[in-house]
Amino acid sequence: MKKGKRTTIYDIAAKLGITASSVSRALNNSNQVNEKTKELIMKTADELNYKRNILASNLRKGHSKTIGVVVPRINQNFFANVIAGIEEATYQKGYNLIICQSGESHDKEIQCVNTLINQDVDCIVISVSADGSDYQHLQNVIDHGIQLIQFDRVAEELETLKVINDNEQASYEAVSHLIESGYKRIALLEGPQNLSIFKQRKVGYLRALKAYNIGVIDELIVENAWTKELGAEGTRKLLSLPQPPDAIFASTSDFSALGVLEVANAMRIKVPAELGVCGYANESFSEITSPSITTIDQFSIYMGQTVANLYFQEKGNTDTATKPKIISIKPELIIRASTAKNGKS
Amino acid sequence: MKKGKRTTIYDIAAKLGITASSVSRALNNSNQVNEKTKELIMKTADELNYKRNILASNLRKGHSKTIGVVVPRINQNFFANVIAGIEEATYQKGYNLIICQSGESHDKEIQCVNTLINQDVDCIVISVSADGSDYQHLQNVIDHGIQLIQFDRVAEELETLKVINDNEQASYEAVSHLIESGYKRIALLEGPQNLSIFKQRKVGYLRALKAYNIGVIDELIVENAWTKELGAEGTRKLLSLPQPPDAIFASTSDFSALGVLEVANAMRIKVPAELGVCGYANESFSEITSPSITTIDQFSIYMGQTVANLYFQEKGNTDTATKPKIISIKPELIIRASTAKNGKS
DNA sequence: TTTGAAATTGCAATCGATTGCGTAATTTTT
DNA sequence: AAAAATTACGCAATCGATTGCAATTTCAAA
Repeated sequence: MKKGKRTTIYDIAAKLGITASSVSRALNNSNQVNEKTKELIMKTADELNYKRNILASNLRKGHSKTIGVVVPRINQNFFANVIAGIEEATYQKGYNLIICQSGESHDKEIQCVNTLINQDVDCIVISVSADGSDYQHLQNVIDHGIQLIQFDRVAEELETLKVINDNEQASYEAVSHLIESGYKRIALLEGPQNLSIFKQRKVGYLRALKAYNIGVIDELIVENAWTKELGAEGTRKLLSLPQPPDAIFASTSDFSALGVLEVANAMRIKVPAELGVCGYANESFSEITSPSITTIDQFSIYMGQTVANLYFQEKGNTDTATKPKIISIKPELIIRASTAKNGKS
Repeated sequence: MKKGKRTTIYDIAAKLGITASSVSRALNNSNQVNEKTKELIMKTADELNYKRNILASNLRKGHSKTIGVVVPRINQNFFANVIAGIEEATYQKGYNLIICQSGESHDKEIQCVNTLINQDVDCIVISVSADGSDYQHLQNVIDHGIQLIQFDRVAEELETLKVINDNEQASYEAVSHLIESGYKRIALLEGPQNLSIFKQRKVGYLRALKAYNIGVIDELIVENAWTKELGAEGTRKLLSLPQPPDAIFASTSDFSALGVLEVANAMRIKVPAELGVCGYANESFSEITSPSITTIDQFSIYMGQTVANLYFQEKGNTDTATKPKIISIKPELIIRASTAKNGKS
């Protein structure tokens, strides 16, 4: 077999003087075929370098053993980790992954989802992009009878399986930690509020302030500061205030926290003595900055595995109640140097 | 359409009292069908929320419009970037990506490749794992008439399309830079020599020493130091030598260089004054360590795009000569603080 | 009005594997 | 050894879309 057509079950059947049915059954290890014949078939299949045509198989079977994944960016630590986790768990079960990136564009996200529907994937796993709050395309997935699992950035109003982080609680703990470390005027760098994860983090921030009887100061809350650059910009404004904050919670990401660090450094403001900094996501770099950044670990790989397992688990379920299951993973506060106001950590 | 079957071209045909042939043609925008009918078909297709079944289509057409990618780890910056680049370029052309990770295991790599062959992918893009030097599985890909493109970590003996970095030259320039910066005893942390990329980097190192008339000192060359931990371990040994090096080229990765930095720090050896450090790969963290790390940028996203474009370009080619094309991308030395011996950068 | 070419549409086979149903072959049971 | 029960295998339809070829319709030129 060089350039020629690939071998099919018919080729094997012809060579052995039997039917394709038997070959198919043998290849699927059906017990409806004689052991001897089965062995013979296996052997010739091997000789002919036969490889099953999955397209045909899936078409007939009505499923694709393929899971589609849509994320804003593949090359972002958190998402890459989640995908790695999903891949690991699904590969063992013989499933394949089709990966798409929306690039934070709602339009491309819609395109991706439609492509995946076309591909006849058995399940679509998605973390929605930041712009857009119309989720017709996701409803469409459900209407097509395709399992939909949202993770991290989810459209809350949609009743689907979800795997999320307890953002509010994590945020609450982070801010509590800042307060208990002795910081008094704590600023918040927040992300786009149409994403629930950012909304929840803000709620956690507010809840912590309340719990410690600290008033909310509007000018310490900076909107839309979710990249390193925007974080830096927000920090410059904050630190130029008549009464600047003595801590900044970059609730959007460690990148944003990195921006904070750079600005503080440029302004010769000492972290953590004069300014406490807390990030989010435990990016690999956060432990090697100086000072290292206190942050929140989201167990991203585990999250991916959880998504995969959730799918397999629900797959077995006979449509009993179709209760939208939500799995919440508790993130962990990682305390490092950037919040050690009094030298203690 | 709720739980029911998905709509097919037959449903559309039935509703319109025509044949599936016409529907198919209309959907493929063939000029063999009347404009009016075409419009009508399009409209009803839309109304019925029709989505083409790609499996059936591909089965018939004999290709899958799918590209398989095998990398050691998805969640490693370099690979995530390459994949992002491939995705970007292929998505536009309506191709899908199936991603697998070998986890640096030769066995799993073989499995992955076979799965992809089964999946009937049109092309397999691979960066081989570190262990194993048997490439029968790759030959198998070729024998199945599937386009094979290797990138970065390639099996040189296999005549396939390749997209690589000019590792030797980059390495040569890095070491030259160290020498010109005033460092005299330059150590090398090298990676598994069965991977050509690491071999080439070593050659570049040796060539630079020779060019500047510096003798090779065997004890300054540390084998298999390609993780942060192994890099640190190697560094400890190097720095405990009677005559320790005054610079270390961590040719394997920035992670390894990070290990160097940490050990130097722990031993209170000043970088870059007493020890120059150069990494490889321009990981995002390399610019925010202190000091920031001189490293080599591999243009990973661009590399991915190049792989994709190479595929599309070759696809058109009628089997003229089947010359194995090799595209070499020139990496760029990024000079930062960790090699500024005399304060100059 | 007739004729011929061009434009549309239908028919039926095909891509490769799977599977329900029926029949033939084999084994087991009396 | 005959009847009953398995077991093994073949037949043919099916999954949904595509496409070469044939048939029909349309339209303009003669």
